[in-house]
Amino acid sequence: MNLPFKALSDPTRRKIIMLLRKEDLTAGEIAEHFDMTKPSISHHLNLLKQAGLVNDERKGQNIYYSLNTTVFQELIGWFFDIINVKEDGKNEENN
Amino acid sequence: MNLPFKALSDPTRRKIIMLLRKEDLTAGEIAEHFDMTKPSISHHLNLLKQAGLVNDERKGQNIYYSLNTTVFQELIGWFFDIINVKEDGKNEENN
DNA sequence: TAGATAATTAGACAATTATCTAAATATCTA
DNA sequence: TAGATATTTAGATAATTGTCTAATTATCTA
Repeated sequence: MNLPFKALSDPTRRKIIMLLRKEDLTAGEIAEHFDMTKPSISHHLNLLKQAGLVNDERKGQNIYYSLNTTVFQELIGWFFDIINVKEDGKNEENN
Repeated sequence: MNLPFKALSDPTRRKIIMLLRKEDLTAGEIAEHFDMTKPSISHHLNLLKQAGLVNDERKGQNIYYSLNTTVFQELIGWFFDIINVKEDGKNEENN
């Protein structure tokens, strides 16, 4: 759970996640929303991917990014564990 | 929401949160669980406090730390926003 | 009030991170 | 195959962060 938390600690990366809520986007489309170079955005996308928060898929010249909700659900489980609200069939795991 | 995410990005601070899940603890009791100096733990506790994740209360010579679940619930809301919008399936025509 | 205990604050330093420019890779199309 | 477009990779640098030691603050008690 370290990489997801690290990935979420940056405002740019959280904004990228918000952009991907509604629709999958290419790296270029994502970069258009920021006052930052494309290599910087690419770096953030890579960290999000390593954390398992997004998937990428090449389609011709474009690489489409999409949310991978699996890790988000694990994170929600972590938070529920903190506030002692029990989820159905979820095991406890730290860290 | 920036400070809470920043605070949660460090493993030591997440472990502190886990310790406080079961009972309130003094700064010294928390420090005993780590191979790290007390000033370092104090620093982490300060960041957790600034993020609103913990409260502190002095009782004599001790300062007791406890979880403040309010911000945790806000964080859960943030995650649900992501999952819900995503799974309302606006863009199932992927690829 | 002096000494002991609990905890924080201050300041320094090394490691990590975010950002940039330049170069490289992958793909499409004429 | 050449040139254009989309994106990543490499390398450098400045800012941020985590940790330490030393000093300070707050409290208790004899």
